Amino acid sequence: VSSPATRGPLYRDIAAKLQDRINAGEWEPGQRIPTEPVLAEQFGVNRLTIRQALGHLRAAGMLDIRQGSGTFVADPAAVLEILVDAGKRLDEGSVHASVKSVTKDVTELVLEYQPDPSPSAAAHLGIERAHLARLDTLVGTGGDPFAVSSYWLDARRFPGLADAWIADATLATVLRERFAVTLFYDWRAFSAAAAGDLEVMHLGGHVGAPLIVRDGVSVDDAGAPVYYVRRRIRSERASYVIHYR
Amino acid sequence: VSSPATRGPLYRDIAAKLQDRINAGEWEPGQRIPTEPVLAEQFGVNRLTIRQALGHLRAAGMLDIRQGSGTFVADPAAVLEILVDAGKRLDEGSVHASVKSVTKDVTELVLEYQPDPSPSAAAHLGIERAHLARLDTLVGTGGDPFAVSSYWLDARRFPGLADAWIADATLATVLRERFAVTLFYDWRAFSAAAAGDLEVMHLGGHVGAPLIVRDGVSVDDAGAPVYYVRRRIRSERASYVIHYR
DNA sequence: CACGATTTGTTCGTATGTATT
DNA sequence: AAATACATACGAACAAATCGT
Repeated sequence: VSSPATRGPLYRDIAAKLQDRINAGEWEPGQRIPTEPVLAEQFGVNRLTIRQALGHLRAAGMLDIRQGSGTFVADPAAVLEILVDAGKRLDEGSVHASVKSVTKDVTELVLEYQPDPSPSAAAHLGIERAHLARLDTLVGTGGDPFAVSSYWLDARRFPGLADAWIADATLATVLRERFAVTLFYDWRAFSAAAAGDLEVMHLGGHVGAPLIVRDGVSVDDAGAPVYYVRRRIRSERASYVIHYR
Repeated sequence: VSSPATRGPLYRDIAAKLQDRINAGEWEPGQRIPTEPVLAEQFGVNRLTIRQALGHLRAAGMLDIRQGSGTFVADPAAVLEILVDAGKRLDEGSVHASVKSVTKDVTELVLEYQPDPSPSAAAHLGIERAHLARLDTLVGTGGDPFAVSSYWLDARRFPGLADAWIADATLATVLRERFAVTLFYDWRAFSAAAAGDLEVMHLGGHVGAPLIVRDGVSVDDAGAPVYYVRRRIRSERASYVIHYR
C-alpha cells in the first residue's frame, strides 16, 4: 500500500508497483509472475527496463528468477536454528529445525587443505605465517549444504588432517578422535557479507546474496589456540539463537 | 592468480580479470579504477558488458560505484564491535570501536510510532494484535547511523512513548526513566538479510547490500514480555562478539 | 528420448539524463 | 559553465536452460 509512483527512474516505479502487487497478495509466495515480455507489454516499456526492475526486487530478496523456468515470488524457507550456549565453553554446535524441535546431524565435507599464510589468521593465532594451513569444508545436514567454512591452523600440529578425515563427522570430532584434542570456544563474532562466486558455487543463490558470517577462535584444554575459523552460512537457511533463561 | 578466463558469459571473464587485478594490488582499496568507456575500449566490448561485470563485483562487495565520480575499490571500513555478554541478562548493549578499545555512546532517534498488528510479533509477545504498536528508530553513534530498529510493544502499556522520548538516549533508557521498566534479555537471534529501499534510505549503501539482522524479545523484572525487536545493521559497520573467557 | 516451444540470459548498438568535479 | 562519469532507456538478435509433448 505504498508506491509513490512517478518521479525518478522508470524501473523503480515498476519495481514499486510489482512490490505492491506482491504485498497485496495478488501473487502468493512460490507462485510464478508474468513473463518479462508480458510485463514489458503491460507497462509499455522495453524488456531491459523490466529486467532492471526485476533485478532490483531479486536483490532485495523478493523474487526468485530461474532461467528457462520463470520468475517466482520468493517464499520464506525453513530456517535452521543454531543454539548458542554462552555458558558452555565446549565447542559443540547444536542445530535444530525451525518449527519442529528436532536436532539434526551436522556433517562436514573436506574441500581443500593447503598452505595459506593469511596475515590476519596468523595474528589471531599467534603462529608464524609460514606454518599456517587452511582447511575448507562444506557444512550441511544430511546431503544438504548450508555453510562453507575455512579453518586456519598450524600445519605442523595436524599432519595429514584431510586424509585422517572421518565420514559423517565434523572437524571437532576429527580433532578429538584422531589428534586427541578437545576444543573450547575462545570467542565468536557474527556479521554479514555478500556471497561471492565461491559461495554461490557451493551454496547456490546468486552473487550478492546475504550470508551470515561467523568467525572466531577455538582453543585446546591448555588454552592454546587451535584454529581460527570463518564460516559463511546461507541466511535464508539459518539463524543463531541465544537463550538467556 | 585465479581467472580461468573464457567459457561462459563475457562479463564473468571480465569480472574475474578485474578481480585479479584488484587482488594483485594493481589498484589499492579506495582507489579509482578506469572509467567504463576506457574499460570497454581495453576489453573490446560494449560498455553495457563492462557495466554488467562491474555490477557483479559491486554486488559481491568488491567495488563502490559513485555516479559522476567514478568506480572505486571498496575499502574495509572500521567495524564496531558490539559485545554480547551471554551471562548478563540485563538489556544493555556496549559498543566498541574496532581497533581502539573505546566504548562509544549509542543513541536512538524515533522515526515513527504507530499501530501495527503484526501476527508474528503478536505470537512472540502473547499480546492481541489489536493492541500492538510499532516503534521505528534509527540507531547510531554520534550523528552516524548504523542500524534501523523496529520494536513491537503493547500500545496500552506505553502511551505517548514517542513524545516521552529523551534526547541522546536509547529505548532501554526511556523505558527505565519514563515508565520505570527495567529490561532483561529473553532471547536474541542473529541472521542476515538484503537491504531494501527503507534501509538504503536511512543507512546508505545499495539495495541488496548485506545486513546483520538481530531480533529477539526483552522482558521486565517479572518475566513478562515488553517488546519484540528486529534490528538491521550495516554489515560493513558492525560485528557482534561473544567472549567465552 | 528427442524436439520444439517457452522463458530467462547475454551482447551488441545508440541516445539521453543526472550527479560530480 | 563545461567536462567527466555513471544511470537510464530503447531496439534488436541470439544463447542457454527448462518443460511439456
